[in-house]
Amino acid sequence: MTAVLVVDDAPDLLKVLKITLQAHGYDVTTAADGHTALLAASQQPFAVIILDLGLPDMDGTTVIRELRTASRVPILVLSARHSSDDKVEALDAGADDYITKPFGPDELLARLRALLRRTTDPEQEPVVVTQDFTVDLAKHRVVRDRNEVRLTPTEWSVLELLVRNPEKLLTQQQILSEVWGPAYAKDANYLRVYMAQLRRKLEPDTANPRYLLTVAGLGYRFQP
Amino acid sequence: MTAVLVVDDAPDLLKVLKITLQAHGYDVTTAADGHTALLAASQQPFAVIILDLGLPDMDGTTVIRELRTASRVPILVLSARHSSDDKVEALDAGADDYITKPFGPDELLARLRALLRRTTDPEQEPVVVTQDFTVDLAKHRVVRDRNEVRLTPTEWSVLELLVRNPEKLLTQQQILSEVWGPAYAKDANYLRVYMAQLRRKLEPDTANPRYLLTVAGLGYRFQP
DNA sequence: CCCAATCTTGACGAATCCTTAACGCTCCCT
DNA sequence: AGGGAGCGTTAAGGATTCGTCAAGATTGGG
Repeated sequence: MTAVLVVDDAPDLLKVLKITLQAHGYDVTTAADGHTALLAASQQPFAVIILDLGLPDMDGTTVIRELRTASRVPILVLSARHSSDDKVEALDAGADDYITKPFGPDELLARLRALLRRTTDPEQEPVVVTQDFTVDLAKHRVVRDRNEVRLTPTEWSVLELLVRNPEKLLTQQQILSEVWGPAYAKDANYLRVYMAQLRRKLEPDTANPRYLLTVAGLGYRFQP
Repeated sequence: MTAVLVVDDAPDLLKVLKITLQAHGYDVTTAADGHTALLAASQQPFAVIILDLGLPDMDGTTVIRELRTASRVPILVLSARHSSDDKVEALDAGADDYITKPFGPDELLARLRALLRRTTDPEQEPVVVTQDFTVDLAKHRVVRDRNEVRLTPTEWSVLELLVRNPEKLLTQQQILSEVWGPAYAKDANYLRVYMAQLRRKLEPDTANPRYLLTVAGLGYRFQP
């Protein structure tokens, strides 16, 4: 769950923000002043910090600078002040976005999404691990016994398709049309050749496949 | 110099934006409609795109989506429409920031800086060291055997891209469109020439590359 | 205007990959 | 038992892609 720190000295607004964000699946921590906020931020990493500039104990810009000395966490500023100077000051201090009150919850949520989209690692590509080898989709890499396994482009395409659909049966037609194009959906000989290559490179016992399984008469299946 | 694409159908505003941005050191390209903008974006990589939503030929959201299909370039939206729905739509389509008219140049510039700060690489580990050479991203320098290696601008661009994505496979298309612009994504001959240059300057054994590896049929990879 | 550095382009062997065909195996049906 | 169908394996060509070189085009500075 995405951890968010909300900093605001107005109890009512803080409560509204907390409920709204929680309703949209965020894990919300709150703080009512600058020192509490800095303490919380130092103890736990947040995906984003929503910061109201009108705090009782510290200047908002100072809070931003303090946060920035320790981390690059995205900061979304809320403020009642519309002047250009205030915005420039906050943004140049290290804020990522600046919303002026009053604002609708939809806009806040949309800006939050935009900010998280930009800052969250695009490392969503999963790494599939088995007892004998590892497939890293993002890096296009297969490692076995600490050594990299060299795969040809077509071998990779077939493996990728299987690995992206673990435990799921893929018919020969599906694999062929996905890898070679819809026109090749008949000639299953390609596929047998490449399954053999992959097994030779990945399976500990080629004769008794453990991961790249044949489903007789239908197709193949990857078993993690 | 930072390349910026400004898209606006109002000639006056376009002119003002261009002059303002150029005065602050940006390299400005302009477009007056959606199709021109998409064409420009496909031929040259920009650090950021400033997009007015009120275009004559295309819906603004459509332009954003089209841009997003091809790249993750930061998009800053200008709009006369203040409604929450418009903002949400643009932001969720893939925009990174949304400014409503009228806006001051200071705010635009500050938001631009904030966006670029977030977007440009953090340079957390600007020095990449291998057993044979050192690449200092911040200083634009490569050192080998205590001597500086002279790289041409294009050689540097290619090396930088590879080094910033260690271990990750970069396809020829990715490298070509990053370094030469999206329009050159087909002619892989450039790349082969430059990989050869880099290997000659960096690899201890040019015939058996240890750092700049070829992944046949797909692309290249930097192995630290 | 010329020079030097850089980029582009084409060509060529070399390396790699894809396709194809052949053959052995198992399973199942006749 | 025989034979056919589907799958696994292997190896050899032919096609594609890669590395390399060098010459022409382009750019930028003096």
